[in-house]
Parts: sequence; C-alpha cells; structure tokens
Amino acid sequence: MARYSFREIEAKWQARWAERGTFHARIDPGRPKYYVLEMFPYPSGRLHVGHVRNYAIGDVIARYKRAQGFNVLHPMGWDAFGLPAENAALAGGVHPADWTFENIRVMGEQLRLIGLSYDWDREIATCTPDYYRHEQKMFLDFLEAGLAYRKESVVNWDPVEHTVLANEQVIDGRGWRSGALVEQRRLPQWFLAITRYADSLLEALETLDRWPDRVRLMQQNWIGRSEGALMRFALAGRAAPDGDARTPLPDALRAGLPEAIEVFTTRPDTIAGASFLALSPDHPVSLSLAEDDPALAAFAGECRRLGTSEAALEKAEKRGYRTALAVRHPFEADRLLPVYVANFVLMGYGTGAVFGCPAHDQRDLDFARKYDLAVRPALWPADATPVDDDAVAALAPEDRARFEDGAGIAEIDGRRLFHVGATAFIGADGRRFAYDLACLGVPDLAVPTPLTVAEAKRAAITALEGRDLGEARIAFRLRDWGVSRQRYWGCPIPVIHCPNCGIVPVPESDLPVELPRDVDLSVAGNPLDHHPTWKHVACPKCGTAAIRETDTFDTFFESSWYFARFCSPDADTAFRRGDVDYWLPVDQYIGGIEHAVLHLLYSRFFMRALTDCGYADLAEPFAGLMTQGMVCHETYQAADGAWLFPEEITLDGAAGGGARRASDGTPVTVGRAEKMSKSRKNVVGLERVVETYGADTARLLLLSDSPPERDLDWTESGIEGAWRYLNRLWRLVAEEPPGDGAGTEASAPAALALRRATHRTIAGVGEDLDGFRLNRAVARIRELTNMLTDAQASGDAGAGLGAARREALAAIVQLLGPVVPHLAEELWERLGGTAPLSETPWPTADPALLQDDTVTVAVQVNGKLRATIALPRDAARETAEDQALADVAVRRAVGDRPVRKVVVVPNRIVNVVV
RNA sequence: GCCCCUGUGGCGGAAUUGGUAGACGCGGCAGACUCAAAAUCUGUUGGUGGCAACACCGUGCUGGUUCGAGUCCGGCCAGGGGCACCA
Repeated sequence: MARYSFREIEAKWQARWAERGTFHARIDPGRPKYYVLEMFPYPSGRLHVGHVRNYAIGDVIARYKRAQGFNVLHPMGWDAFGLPAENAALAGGVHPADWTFENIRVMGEQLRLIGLSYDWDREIATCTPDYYRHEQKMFLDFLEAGLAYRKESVVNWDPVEHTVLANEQVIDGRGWRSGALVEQRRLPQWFLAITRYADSLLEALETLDRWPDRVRLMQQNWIGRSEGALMRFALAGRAAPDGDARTPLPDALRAGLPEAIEVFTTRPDTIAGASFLALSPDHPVSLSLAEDDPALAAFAGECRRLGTSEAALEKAEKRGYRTALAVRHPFEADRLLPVYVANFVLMGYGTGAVFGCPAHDQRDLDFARKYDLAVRPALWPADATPVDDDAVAALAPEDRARFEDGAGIAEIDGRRLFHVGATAFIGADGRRFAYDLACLGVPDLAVPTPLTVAEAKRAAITALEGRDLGEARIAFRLRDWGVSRQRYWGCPIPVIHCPNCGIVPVPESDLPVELPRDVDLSVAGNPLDHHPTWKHVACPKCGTAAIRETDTFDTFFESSWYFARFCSPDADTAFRRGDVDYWLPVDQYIGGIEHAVLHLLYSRFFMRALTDCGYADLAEPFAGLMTQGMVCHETYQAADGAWLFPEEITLDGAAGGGARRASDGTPVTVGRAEKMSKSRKNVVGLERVVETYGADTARLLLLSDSPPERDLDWTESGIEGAWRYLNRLWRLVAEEPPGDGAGTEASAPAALALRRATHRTIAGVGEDLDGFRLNRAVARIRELTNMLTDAQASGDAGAGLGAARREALAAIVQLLGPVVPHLAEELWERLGGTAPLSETPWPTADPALLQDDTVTVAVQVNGKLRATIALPRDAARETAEDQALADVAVRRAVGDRPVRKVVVVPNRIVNVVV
C-alpha cells in the first residue's frame, strides 16, 4: 500500500504559506487580536524533538485561533546573549558572535522544517545592536527614574565563570551552570529596584486567572511578604555569662558601632519573652566586631562556607558566637540581652538581626537550650498557669514527664500548668491566649490578659510607636535584582566612570554602546576589562579621560521585554506605543516551568517599570500562561558505562526485552525515561525524525501522547503509531469515491448517526482545544476516524451516506489542521477545498445534531450496574422507572426483595434501591 | 523541616466534575493476505472463577458521607516539585 509522500507535501505547503504571506501579522482594529508566544530559545546548537514540543503546542493554538477569526500574532526570535557562546569560543576558537549567528541559522532552518505558523518578518536576535541599544536606553530611563542604582554588596561569586550570580542562580551553594562552590565577595553592582513593585507584583497575581496556580504560588512564595515590626534595641554594655550583668560598654568597643541595633520581627507580641539578640555574620556590627576579634572572624568565615542552601543549613547545627555586647530590652531598660552572631540569621532578609524568643520559636528554643539562655513565656493557653524551669525541676519525676507532650501543658494536683520544655509554643490565629504584656506599660495590660495573637501584635506595635522604639513594618523576601555581569557576550551597561564627575550616563546620542568584536577570551575574568582600548573614553560631561563600565547585563534583561519588541521589530525606538497598545498583553504564553519565577517575575516587573517610564500603559505582560512538560526518552548505557544514542542500539524483540549495541551486539542497560539531554545522549535528532516520518508525524506524537503540561515519553513505537494513523487517513481520503450530488440530505439512520458523531466531534474538539486538552482532542478525532472506517466496512451505502462520509472526512481534516498542517492542507485540497485550509474558517457544530433522540441510560441495583436501557431523550421519570424495573437483568438482581426507592437522574442513570 | 502537586490495566493516558471506570493510543494475543517477511486489514485484550450465560473483585492504603465515590471529607503510605532556618 502506498504511503503518503510527506517530503513533497510538506515542502509544497511551506512554500505556499510563504508565498501567500499567510502568517504575516498586521494591525487590524476591526478584528479581535490574539498574541501567541512560545518562550524564545537560546541558540545553543541544534534542536532536538524536546525543543519542538513547545513550539508545536503554540502552533496549534495559533492556527486554531487564526481559523476562529482572530488576528493572530505568532512571532519567533533568539535569546542570543549568554555564557555558552563564550564557552564555545574558548573550546573551539570561534568568536561568540559567529557561533551564535551560525546556530541561529541552523536552528532557524530546523524550525522552518516543522511548518510553524510564525511571522518570520518579525524575527529578532537580542545580540544585535539594533535590539540591545533599546535596552541601554531603557536602563538610562530607569536610572533617571531611580529604578536602577549602584550599590556595593555582598555578591555570589562564581570562581569558575568569574561572574556574579543572582541569588536565584545559586543552587545548593553552587553556580547553576558551572556547579562551582559559590564564594561571597563585595563588589559595586548595578541593581534594578524590583522590590519597589513587590506589593503590586504580589497583589496582581490574583488577577492572573489564566496562569497555573502552581506558578502563582511559587511567585507568591518568592516575593514572600510578611507583616511585623521594626524594633530598636539600644546597645548597652557587656553582658555577663548569665545575661544579667551590667558592665558598661567600653569606649573602645563602642567606637564605630551604632547606638542601637534594628531588628525585624513578625512576632512583636512575644517581646516579653526576648532573651537574646542574634546577628547575621554579615551584619555591619558583626563585621565591625570581627575586625578586632579573630575568633569571631573565623566563626563568620565558617558560616559563609556553610552556604545558604537549605540542605546544608538543615543538617547544620544552630551555632552562635557570643560577642562582648549586650542590648537593652526595649521596654525594660534594666533587662540586658546578650548579643550573638549566629549562623541562622540571613543578612538579606529583614535587617540581618533578630531577637530570640525561645518560648515561642523552635529555632530560638534550640539555640537557648544549647547556650543556656532564659526561656520566658509571653503567652500561654488562657486556662493554664505558667511555671518556670525551677518549679518543674522540683516536681516529682512522674509529674515532670507529663510535660512531654507538644503543648507543654500538664494537669497536676488539679491545676493546669504550662511549661515550655522541648517544643516552642507558637500559638494560633483566632484563639485567645493569656498574654504577658506588662512590660509595654499599658495600664490595661498590666496583668496577664486574654488576647488573640493579632490583638497582641497590634498592642505591641502601638507601644513601640508610642515610645519611638520601633514601628509597624512589612518585610519582603524579594530582593532587588542585580544585573551586572562580568562577561563579554552581553549588552554593555551604558555608563562611564569619570574621576571628576563620578558616574555619568552615556548620552543618548552615543547609543548604542556596541560590543567590540576583538576581545581576548582566553584570559579569566571580564574580557571587556582586558580590552586595550574599548573602555577608555572621554567623560561626556567634562572631557577628562574616563573609563567605561565594563560589566554587561544579566541576560534576563533581554528576555524581560522581547515580547514587546515583537510588536514593532523594526521600530527605531524600543517599540511603538500604538503597536503594543494593540498587541499586548500576550494572550497565551507557553514555556517551561523552569521559568516560573525568574523570567516571568522579571518580565512582570519590566512591564511596570516601562509603564512608569512612559513606554507603555500595562502592568501584566502575559494574560495566559501554560507550562508544558518535558520530552523524555529512555537512556542506554554500554557495558563500559558509556552512554549510547538511541540510534546506536537495537531492541531485542518486543517491549520489555533487552537491548544491544548495534555495532557489536553487546548487551546494553536500558534506563528509565529521563529528560532529553546531550550528556546522556538520550536525544532524538529532529532531522532524523523529519526525514523518516515527516514533520506532521512528529507533531502528532508530540501533541497527542500526553497532556501538554505533563512530561512526554518519546518512543519509537509511539512515532510509528502516529505515522500509521496519518497514512490511514491519507488512504481514507484517497479511496473516498468522488461526491455524487453534494448536499444530499442524509436520511438513512447510518448517515444520521455518522453526522451526529461528526458534529459532536467538532464541538468536543473545540472545547478540548480551548482547555489545552490537545491529547483529548486528537483522541476524539481518531474516534471519529474509526467510526468512519466502520461505516465504510458495514457496506451500508444507503442514500446520503456518501455525503455524510465526506462531511466527516472534511471535519477530520479541518480539525487536524492545527496539529498536522501540511497533510491537512493537502487532503483539504484533494477533498475539493477551494481555499487553503489555513485560510478557511474553523468548522462549527450544528446544535440540532449534537443531541440524540434516544439516550442510553444505566440501570443500577443498589449502586451496581446491572443493565443499560434505551430511552427517548428527556423521558418521564415514570417511563424510565418502569422500563428499568421491567429489564430482565434488573429483575434478576432485584429478586423477590421489595423495591424501597428508585433514584432517577434524567438521561443518565436509574438506581433501584432494595 | 515547611508548602504544593500526583497516585487509574503491561505502558501513555480518558472519565461530561458525584452518575455505565479504563475513551484514544502503545504493547500483547489470535486470524486474513503472503512462498515468506514487511506493510495493511479483522477480532480480542483490567483481574479471578466458569464450556457458557454470568458472578465476584478492581482507580495507592484505610475509615467516612451518599441511593451512588476515581471524583467529596478524615487519617495514613508512596512518588515528584518548590522553598525561606524568613525572625
């Protein structure tokens, strides 16, 4: 049997779409717009089928929306700055620019093979001055608006890549690309003030109702808003080991230290229980003390080496270094608290200092037990009486043991006693607790008072503010975005350092600041810094010899606004206002879950910042988001442990059998399916698949085998199955006799049934595509195909069946159009389509054909299925009940038991209860 | 440690959101065509018992709500993802 010639067909239709400009997008205010965007790729080399899934999903949506009459924008470009280009240059002696543009050429050709409905006229590459000049201008505008600033800060330094990493790019204390242990260094860096938008970025998450909940939650956690209070603890003096002595602070020690240490807390209500203060090793006071205290300096060094990863900290013991300092309790000037430097306090959050309240914080409690610090409760269950350690120690051993439950409450001699032993007492929202807030000096709270946690927090904050000891404060986990990178292959930061004028922005007329081509990448560190001439310029203000900024932007800068550039790729500004007003926001954005926080959050920030700088008027760039799963493949390992490509092995017999190396027949270990990666060689090259089966077959498998958001296993049998189906469809059309009097009214029952199935499929596929159930949509279409085959096999050639068959075939071809566009176009033409399918409106279902006159109703006896009966649609309850009870199988199941009740759900089910 | 998600045949996955569990596909088995194979086509395929009609069991485990639970609620178990020792 002949197979269809995908090579010819795919080339033919790709050429025709190009000729006709089918996918060329232009503004048309008369039509609703729809902007479909897949996250643009980094041009790393060659595409494998894993990359293609992302684009295929977007292409289905784009083609579907276009057929529905939307004015679709579906562009593609290249996220072309990045470290791999420099690495490739080092390894292969190729210039990063040449390497990048060659990859863009190759990958562009590969993308074109797949028949994606892109408007290629809008293609952009972020490494061209034509693109990055606009972000240099943006940066100058941010600078003027105070959204960009420079500060010296402790940064994550990657010793292998010689670059600063964002906190987000440090994974388990290691660089996310190099895997090298990250060091801490202080460097002047450029920052973008994303924290200014923390509230807006958080609150607007609720409006993004077409984003996955998972991604919204991840962003919410990342922004990490918490309400609390800022309090000032006055530096007092040297604390004795018992935390209670009053040695005055020596002047020598006081020099260079602040009057007070500021602390952020979410639990100001527990202030009565404060028993120590803990500083981050990077806190200015810690640093200052460490200058004269080698032991402290050594301790701080150890803390930094521990890293900031959770795994490391989880295992690490909570440790502190007791300084010679003490602070006064804010409300009880006589009460002195010792000051520790502790490994569990982060400089990057709050103020880098915390007050320890052991009774109500587990970590503080562990710390207090370890260093023998006071544990003093500030709140306890209202029906209990607090007792101290000494009182508990005086109890009989069996009574003491009764405190071991989590709540720390024991009933002894008819009294409910409360004592914090090994478990801190956190309290809970909404309930009232007895609170010790006497220290606040508020007459109403002079004795233990029942309050909720929220009420007690308010009381504490009011007292703080009243005495000017602190105030309400909201803290965010989110930190400003450091954008400086000490790399070559990125966008130069357009400022000049002048010995007289300080930092001078590059005048707009001098933009772009172009990357020099002649750099020496073999020297470690920043190549721009080593360039003999590039950085030397005259100060634009005073003309003195000055130095260019040699850092370049984090490449997330480019991807934070590219979706806007696609609206006006040829504009001599970043984008034209009218264009983005029409096209943005992106209606459907598609990409990997790995970008759930960074790229998406930065883009949301950029849209706000650009709006504030007058570029646009929009907060949220992406109205809809879908995160697609990865493509996985089995791994193969030879006896010597070497990874093998799928094409290097042969499978033994059927599924579950072993595998051997094709070259020598030696056995191969088959590993479970994992994400396709070059290092494990479990990749399937795009060309090989397209040459063997064609683009449509590859697309069909990628779109039909799993729901888009889940991972998909690429298997040889899967691609065979897709290939078989497309050939079957091809034959169905080829063997269909030419129409005899199209439009003949289908009257025969078989024809009517087929027509009903066709229209149900049209309706169902529409719903599935709207809900991204692409696999379900394909399943429905295959179901209709099977029905069509059966109709053919039954030989029922009654009047009108031919027309019904052709209607079904046309529907199948149309519905498959977004999935297998080349084959669908060809079949559409063969079925007599007058215009190309890509220019034909989406089919609509005839509502009259969506409902059958008779329905199959399930009959249960005591909830167990016993029969199905055919009933007229919307039959009366009595009819349904009578017919159900008359059924032989139902009567047998009921037996001679009396029927107690009959539940009838119209058109669905009848349940007989006996 | 905290938060979130997911557990359905040999496999990928369906199930109108409380109403016929297993659509569609892969794989398997049997058959047709063929000298043979490939390709194609047909039938069959959750488990157990039975010649059969049929019966029983079955959506990670375990309780519950309901006429009825894969779906809702409680408690476990397993796998995956995220994270912030966040004061």
